[in-house]
Amino acid sequence: MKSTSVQAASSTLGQEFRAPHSTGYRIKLLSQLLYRKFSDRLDPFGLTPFHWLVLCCLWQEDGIPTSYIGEKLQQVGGTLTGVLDRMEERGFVRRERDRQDRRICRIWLTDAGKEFEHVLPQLVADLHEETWQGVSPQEREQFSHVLNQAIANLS
Amino acid sequence: MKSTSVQAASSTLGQEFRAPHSTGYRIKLLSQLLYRKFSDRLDPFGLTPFHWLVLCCLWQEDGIPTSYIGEKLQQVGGTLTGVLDRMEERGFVRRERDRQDRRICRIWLTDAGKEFEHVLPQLVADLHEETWQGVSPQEREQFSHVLNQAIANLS
DNA sequence: CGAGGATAGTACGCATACAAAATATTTATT
DNA sequence: AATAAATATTTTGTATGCGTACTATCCTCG
Repeated sequence: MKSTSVQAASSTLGQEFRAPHSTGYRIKLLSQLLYRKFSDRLDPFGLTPFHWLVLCCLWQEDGIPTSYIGEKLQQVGGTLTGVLDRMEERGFVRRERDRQDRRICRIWLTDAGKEFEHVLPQLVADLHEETWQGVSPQEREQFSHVLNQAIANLS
Repeated sequence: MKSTSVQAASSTLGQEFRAPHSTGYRIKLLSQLLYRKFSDRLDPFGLTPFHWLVLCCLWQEDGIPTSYIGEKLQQVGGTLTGVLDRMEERGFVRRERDRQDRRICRIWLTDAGKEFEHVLPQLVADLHEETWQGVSPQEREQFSHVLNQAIANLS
């Protein structure tokens, strides 16, 4: 009896954890869908979703080191190098070595980078509302809370 | 008065939508954290998180066309080509052109690919529990529901 | 002050991701 | 049946994303 039930369980173990119904897969999918939509809307500006994240950091505080951006966004250093390369090429930011500690690269917004703050927030707010339409404020709050718990569990 | 309040609003517009506090960013972050943890655990098997998704499709139904996998997982064709290339190189799947319609490439599990079904589900279940610890069944259900709503909104 | 360790950033290799173009094959149309 | 339209996959180019190794610089301790 025990053995039968174990065998039956083994053949179907974790069906609810398998793609495309698993929570993990659906989080990845939502992340991808957001990326696609956001990319489309940023494309006319020569920006990517990652650029938006970097700009958010710099609007809050300009001239911060690369490592501080990586810390804030929980992104690996190697990834940031490439992203900042392209942002610099396109004239959105400027790199400057710190005088005191020449290991540090400080990132500064250019005028073009500052200008985006007048345009992008509305665009992001629109996408946000599109994403969460039909979800009540209480549900959004609850969702946000669980999201934080999961992030804390894995960090 | 009106103009003052509009100006004040404009300078802080969408603060709650900005990284690293925005819901969108935190979804991307959770997706990344899951990817990192899952990668670590799959590495000893020579697998990636994407390989797990493909295997789930094939365990459910073997010998399906590439396009069908892409449809199930909502993944772009170009991405699948590379993923299947590497899975084939490592001997987890086999490609075979359909006899009736030679445009179609059917993907078949090898014995090695089938064997993983005895190992991976437990590993995934463990990661799942680690991720959602401290979240009640009701909260998980609610979260899952909102997740589906957002995916539907963007699909 | 000089060797060793720590830190910030970059370089490299591999694996997604996606859009657009190219290729091969089948189906529909005339 | 010849041509056009549609479909399945691959190819190409750009952009993440991560781990490891490397370089430059700073700090520490003897």
